[in-house]
Amino acid sequence: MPPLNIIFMGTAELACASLQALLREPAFAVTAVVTQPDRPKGRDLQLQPSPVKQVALRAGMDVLQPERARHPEFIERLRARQPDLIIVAAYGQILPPAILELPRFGCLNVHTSLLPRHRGAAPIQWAILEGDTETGVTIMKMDAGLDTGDMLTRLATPITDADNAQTLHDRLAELGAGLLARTLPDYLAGHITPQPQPTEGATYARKISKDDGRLDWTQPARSLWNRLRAFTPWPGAFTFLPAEPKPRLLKIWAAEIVVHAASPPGQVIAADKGGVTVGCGENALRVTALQLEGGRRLQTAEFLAGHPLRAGTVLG
RNA sequence: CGCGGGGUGGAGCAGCCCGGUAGCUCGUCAGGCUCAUAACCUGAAGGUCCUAGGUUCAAAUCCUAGCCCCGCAA
Repeated sequence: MPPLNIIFMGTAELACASLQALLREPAFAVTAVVTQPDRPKGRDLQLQPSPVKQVALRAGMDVLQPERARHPEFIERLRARQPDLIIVAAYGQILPPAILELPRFGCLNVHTSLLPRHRGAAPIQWAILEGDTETGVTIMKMDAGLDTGDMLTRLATPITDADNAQTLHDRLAELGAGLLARTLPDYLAGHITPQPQPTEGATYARKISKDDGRLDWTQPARSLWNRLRAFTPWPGAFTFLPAEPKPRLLKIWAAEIVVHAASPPGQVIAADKGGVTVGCGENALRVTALQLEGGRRLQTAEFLAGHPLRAGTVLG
C-alpha cells in the first residue's frame, strides 16, 4: 500500500512543528505545502516567505501560494494532486466546502485551544487574556463553520504564572504536533469516532489588534497582568508616559501583581531598582521590564538610570 | 527609495537647535560608617563622543557620505 498522499496547509510558526512531525512519519507522503503568499516584512518591507514555506523549501517540497484558496482555479490544482488527506494548521484563510470535501479522509485541523472554547484566530492570546487556568490543543475534522468541526482528540496543558503568549505558543505547537502524529493512524484506521463539539461553552477568540494592547489602569492589576502576558511578545502591551511636546509610547514587557491599597489608576506609587509600581483599579502592578519608544527593552533599574521617573507621575 | 527614533567611560541617559573645560544616574575599585541592607558617606579609575571626509581659529555640536541598532508597519 503506497504511503498516504497528504497536503499540508499552514503559514505561521505554530504550524511548523506539525509539518515537521508529518515529515518524520514514513507512512505519510506530504506531497505539497500550501501557504500564504510572501508578505512584506522587516524594516525594508521586503517580501518574506512564511515560516512554513521556509521549512518546506528546506525539505525540498512543492509549495503552493494561492492569493485566495477558494479560487476555483486553485481548487482544481489541488484536486489534480489527488490528496487523500489535508492537514491544516494556522493557515490564515477560510477554506470553502469544495476543498473540505475534496480528500477522501477530509481536512483535519490542529487548533490551539480546548474546543469549543476559543474558536477563531487568536485562541492562545484569549486563553491568557481571560485568565484561563488551562488550555490545550484539539485535532478536529473541519466543516464549513469556523472551528466548529467534530473533534477527534484533545490534549490539555495548564497555563502557569510564568506563561506568556510566546511560551504557551511554543508549548502548544509541540503538543499539537505530537497529538497530530498520534491521532492520524487511529483516525485513518477508523478507530476514532469524531465527537460533535458541545454547544455549551463555545466562545470566539477574535483576532487581536495592536490597540488591544493598551493598558487601562482602571482595571484590576490581575486583568492588566493577564493582558500583558497575552500580548507578549506581540504586539506588546503599552501605555503612555507624559512628556513634551507629546506623550511617549511606553511598552510594558514584564510585571508582577502587588497587593496594594487603592491609589489613583496609572499613578506611579514607587520607582526604584525593584520596579515601577503603578496604581490599578484593584491592587497594583510592579513593572520590571519596559521600553520607551525608539529605545531598547530595558530592566527597570537600567531604565531609571537614564529616565527620571518620579512617584506621582500618571501613566496612561 | 514605506514612516520615525538612536549610536557620548562597563549599563542607561543629558549635552547638539544657539560650535569654545566631557556632565548625570547606576555599576566597578579603594576607604569609612552601620546589628544590618539593591542602605549611606568619602575618594578613585575608566571616554577614538560609530566611521570617513568637509566647514571653522576651534566640532560631541554644523554639512556630506557610509556602517550599525531600535520602534512603527507585517
